[in-house]
Amino acid sequence: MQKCFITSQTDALPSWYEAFGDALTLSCLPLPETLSANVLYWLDWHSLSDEQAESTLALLLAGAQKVVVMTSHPDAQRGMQFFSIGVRGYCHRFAVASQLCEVAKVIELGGVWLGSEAMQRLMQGTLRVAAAVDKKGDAEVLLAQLTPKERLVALEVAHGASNREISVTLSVSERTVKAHLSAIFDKLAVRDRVQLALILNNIDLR
Amino acid sequence: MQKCFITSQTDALPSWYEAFGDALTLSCLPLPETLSANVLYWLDWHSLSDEQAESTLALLLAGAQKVVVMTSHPDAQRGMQFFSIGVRGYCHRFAVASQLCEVAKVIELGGVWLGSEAMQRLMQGTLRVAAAVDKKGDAEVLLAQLTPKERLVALEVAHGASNREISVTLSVSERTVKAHLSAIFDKLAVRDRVQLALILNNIDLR
DNA sequence: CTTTTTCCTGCCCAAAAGTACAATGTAATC
DNA sequence: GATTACATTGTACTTTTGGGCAGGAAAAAG
Repeated sequence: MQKCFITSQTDALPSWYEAFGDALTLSCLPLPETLSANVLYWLDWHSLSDEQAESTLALLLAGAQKVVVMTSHPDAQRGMQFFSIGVRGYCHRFAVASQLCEVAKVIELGGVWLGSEAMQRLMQGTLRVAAAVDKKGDAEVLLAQLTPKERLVALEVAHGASNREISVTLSVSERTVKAHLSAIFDKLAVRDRVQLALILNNIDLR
Repeated sequence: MQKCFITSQTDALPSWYEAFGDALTLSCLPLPETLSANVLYWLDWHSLSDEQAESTLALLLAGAQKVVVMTSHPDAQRGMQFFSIGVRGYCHRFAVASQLCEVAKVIELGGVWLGSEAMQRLMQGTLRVAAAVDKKGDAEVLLAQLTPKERLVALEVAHGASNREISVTLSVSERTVKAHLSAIFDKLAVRDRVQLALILNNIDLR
């Protein structure tokens, strides 16, 4: 698979040339009209303006090209965005030649290159998602302690509804809403509707 | 790098043998005491009981071995858990030989194998995280519209504090807290402290 | 068929929350 | 020095909230 290095600096990245010295460099944007297939593009992000870099990347991905984004300051969050739009690899501008070769091989084999740091952060994100799901379970537990009508009232409060609004949507008197709320406060051991709304949304109280 | 296939079925996975026919198979658990380094273990998850599989995996990872988990029904969520504990690859039991070879190569090169499906799901999770972060950003934007003292008051409310409590923690009169709150309600276009607490915690109102 | 739970509502009251109008002081900006 | 933004507090008022006491009705459980 051919390699193509996209940068605005002519003297950039010796390690890249060490890895793929025989490959071509595109230092003049915009890209040529016709993109050849089976080429792995390496985009030297910070050598370009953000607008240039973004439009170039969009063009490449629109052409179903394989792209590795190289940046001076790899940022896991940014990296994840890149992967989500189809970028195959995200690595440091100054990665050593041997590592660049490995990245290329992995991608040629149909894989995706994740640096160890990116992978770690990705995992942290995943774990955060899992934790969020777990906490959602906590809210279910809370709601399970309530009677059906109490649950309805609680859910309304959890979205910021006032007693009057709840009484309208549930077609009961405001006094009834208050009665349900008092029961809810007791059962869930909270002081007022604010705390109720927060715990139902898995937010810790102070 | 040597391959080692861990399964309880003797006749399992012809494609695996096609890919790594010369490699060894462990069909009798538990694992031998001494784990040789530089071996890539392929764990045939569903051929074992969950307990067996889990303890075997834990043993391998404790020995800092490289492990690929193979399963009949790849599940992105489960896969993420595997990666988070150090598994290098997660793929389908019936993947074709050529793909298995690719997985092996990627891992040998220090990468991690993510199937396309797993990658997609991972991205969805990431996007959810990103969305959460963005929303957190929204909260930051909201807070940015406030003066320093208003911010303090708002944050207290966001954790369920009452006016009296806030007046104590901030060492101001209750009247001042109310004044700040009125200003906050105006600026952030909410009706009362409940809605304020919710939007500051990135929860949609009804 | 009782008993219990849940649900509904009224009147009243107290506390909390929220608002209007007014005033003072301080710091920064112009 | 004047203006502006911010912070502070007061009095007084209205609204909302939370709850005590009391009384029903309906449904589920025993």
